[in-house]
Amino acid sequence: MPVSQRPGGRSTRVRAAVLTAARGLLADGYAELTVERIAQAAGVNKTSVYRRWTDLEGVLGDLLSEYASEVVPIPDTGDLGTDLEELALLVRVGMTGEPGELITALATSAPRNRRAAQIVRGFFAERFRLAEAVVDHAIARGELPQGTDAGAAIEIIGAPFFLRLLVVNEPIDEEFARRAAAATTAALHAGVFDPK
Amino acid sequence: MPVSQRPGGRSTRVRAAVLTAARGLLADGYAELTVERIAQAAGVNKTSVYRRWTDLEGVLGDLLSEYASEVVPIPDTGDLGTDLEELALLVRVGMTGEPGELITALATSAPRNRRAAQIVRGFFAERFRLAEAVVDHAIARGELPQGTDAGAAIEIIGAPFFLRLLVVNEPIDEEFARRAAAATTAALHAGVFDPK
DNA sequence: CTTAAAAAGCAACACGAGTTGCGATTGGAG
DNA sequence: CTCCAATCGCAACTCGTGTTGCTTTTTAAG
Repeated sequence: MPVSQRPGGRSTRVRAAVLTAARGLLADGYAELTVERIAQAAGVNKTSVYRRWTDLEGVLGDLLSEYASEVVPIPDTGDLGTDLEELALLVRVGMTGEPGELITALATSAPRNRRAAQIVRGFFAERFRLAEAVVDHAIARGELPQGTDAGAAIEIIGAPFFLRLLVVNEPIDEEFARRAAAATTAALHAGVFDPK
Repeated sequence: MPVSQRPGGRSTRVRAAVLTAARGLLADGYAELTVERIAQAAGVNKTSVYRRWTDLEGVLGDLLSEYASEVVPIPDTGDLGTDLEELALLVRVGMTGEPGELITALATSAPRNRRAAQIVRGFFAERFRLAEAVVDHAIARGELPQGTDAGAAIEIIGAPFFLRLLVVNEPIDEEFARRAAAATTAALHAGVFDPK
């Protein structure tokens, strides 16, 4: 993936135009989202899009990787419950609005598109891995036993968001996020994720 | 939806042939699943499928409603933890293999297809509602306080399955199901779903 | 057994996604 | 400034999904 050397070059311009156009179209429902429409909105020929990105999913993947490069702050307040609550609230923000649409678009085309599946899995594998730090910190503080399954815990706290986003179409509000966090905290303290 | 009066009539035969063909194709990856293929496998003209079901999603909806009509036993052992664990194990079976493929297919076309969205939501709204009985029984036994949010609790126990099915592509084994149940039980006993 | 309505088959068509070949533009090296 | 390679635009084409008009078959009532 050769990133263009000159920021003002045509290639760079085309690339930026396509991505911002895609971003814009994604805002008003992605059922409308198609390669041809994006190209048109970007003032670019569809062949250029197909040649550079292969797929609609390729374009979406590039959009997602912009989010991936954003540094997400991992809460570290010194208390597991507080950390998980803040984490859940951050996840909420990251899955509402535009990024939510993007995730939905990619996740729903994942089963039909190998690359889309890789992109989504890779993205969340990384995010989940980072989030495990919250649990690891609690272990380091002695709040949780050594060998606690951080990955499993993070899976439990994250899952409800996907359910609401992809299946049930109900709003993901702060109360919902707090409840997911509280449930996970309770489970961790009850020893559900202790080493066996 | 006029259900044919004669079980051996042609309409009934066509309907059955299409549904079993769809079921068969669904087994070996639903990326291959298309109306034309189903019609061919059923020995039926594709127009018949389009006229009767409108959509591929319509066919899948009919398949799903067969599952919906199956009576699922709601565990009632007298202990919340045990009930939730058995519930989770039942959910596991219901989301692995063929029904899992079916749910995936419908859920991933939901954002692009209004009917698919309704079908999926309706199906799970009903399932979730039934599952709430487990929590309600615990309330009746005095194991949980009056006003405990059964719906929210069921959402938490169910969510991890969707995450694995639709996003992460890891196996949904019994240990996973038991952990989801244990986490929810712990959260319920810790008062996470108590009335505020 | 006759008959009219309903549903299925068949073939042709419309439509949009994605592909390909070729000429035109652009960007950077010499 | 010149030139080569990369990339883009353009237009034509393929291919599969879904639609439509019409004919044939089936079904159930009289």
